[in-house]
Amino acid sequence: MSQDAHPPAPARRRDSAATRAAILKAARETFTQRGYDGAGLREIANAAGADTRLIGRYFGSKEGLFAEVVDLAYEKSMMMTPEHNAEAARTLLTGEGGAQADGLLLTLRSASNPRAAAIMRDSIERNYQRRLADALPGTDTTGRSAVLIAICAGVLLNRLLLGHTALNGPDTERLIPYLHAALDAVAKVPQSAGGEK
Amino acid sequence: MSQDAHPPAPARRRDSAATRAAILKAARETFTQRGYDGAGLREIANAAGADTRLIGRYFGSKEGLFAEVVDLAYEKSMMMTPEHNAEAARTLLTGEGGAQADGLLLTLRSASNPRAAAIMRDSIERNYQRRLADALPGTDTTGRSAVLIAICAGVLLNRLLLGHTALNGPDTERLIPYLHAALDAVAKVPQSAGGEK
DNA sequence: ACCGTATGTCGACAGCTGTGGACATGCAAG
DNA sequence: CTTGCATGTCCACAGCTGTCGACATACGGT
Repeated sequence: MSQDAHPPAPARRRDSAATRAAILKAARETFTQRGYDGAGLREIANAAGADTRLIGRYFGSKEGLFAEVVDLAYEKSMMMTPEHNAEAARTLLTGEGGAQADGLLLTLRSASNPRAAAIMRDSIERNYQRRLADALPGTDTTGRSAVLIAICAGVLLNRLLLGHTALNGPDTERLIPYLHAALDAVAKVPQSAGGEK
Repeated sequence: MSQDAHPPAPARRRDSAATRAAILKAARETFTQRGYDGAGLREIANAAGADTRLIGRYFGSKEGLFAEVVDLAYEKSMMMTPEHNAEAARTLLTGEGGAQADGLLLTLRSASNPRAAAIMRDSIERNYQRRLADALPGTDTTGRSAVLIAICAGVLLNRLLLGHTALNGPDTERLIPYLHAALDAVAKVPQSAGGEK
């Protein structure tokens, strides 16, 4: 790492930390938009105003860069606890996919690559899912949080990636109660242990 | 293996219909396994025992071949009506992803490509979703079927593509009731119109 | 038996990919 | 100033991709 002196910090024209951050930001945007395979290192470097070779220098490889991006993208993600499910359902069906959905969007577009999938699985289980499981009531919060994440990912996939017509019309709001109920069915503690009619 | 014409049937060594079918089968398997971008035409042709150039001859382009594969893959897909949701939840969480899930699997691995996504959206809305919407009770079956498809796609994504640990253990069966309830929440007609208890 | 044509085969093209080596440059320390 | 190293830049490599033109062959109708 760079040994930036604590007191002075004289705005150097050659700032490795700044270029590293610029690359990371550009990589996050490009990966989220094009997916792991679809994003080229030259495209990322160009968007960051940096040289392609610097990516290899600072992040080792494309996978290394991707891993850092994934961890970053899942820092702030939507919660699907009973008290947040109304908002989550609305965001999933009508939201533009801001920072709360960036992680899932990145995952959807990169899931086809096995290496990228392994990286994302690790990050999700280590960060996002753990956070969600801790906020969930009841038992088996780990498994239920996985199902909740899956549902959200599926909705985003159909709406934003596939552009499903039924999920992109101006009256998509009418589906919010259904999705809300589906999320609650997993997030809330079961009312009756066995089953229902 | 060669299809005979009605009267004579001279087992021709050069059978365009047979090679076309072989290419289509190999393409379906390869696309389902590697996704649209990940599957190469040379790989498909090699798996079919045919020459790469024949793909261009019979299907025009990679997109043309993919379109036929997608229509084929969505011919037989799982249903998520109230009476089938128990089986659907079990298949989604523990099944190996047979013919019932081939379409969704193909979609998940190819969704990152915008052109492929458009082809799949068209096929889904025209075949799968229409069939599911017709089988659903209640109102707004189109929108609800879209949500159901999204949920299933999300579960398959997390379990098979990402290899989510919580969805791949030997005791994944314990999550079936939760997923079943989530599917029912969308597939069944709402018990109370406005709200819930 | 012959020939037209459908069928299959070979090679080539331009374009892209991730990665690496070799070189130029600016900044800071002595 | 000079010197050393971190930082940035350029070019090249091998490998892959989808598409296409030109050629060889075998089959079906005559």
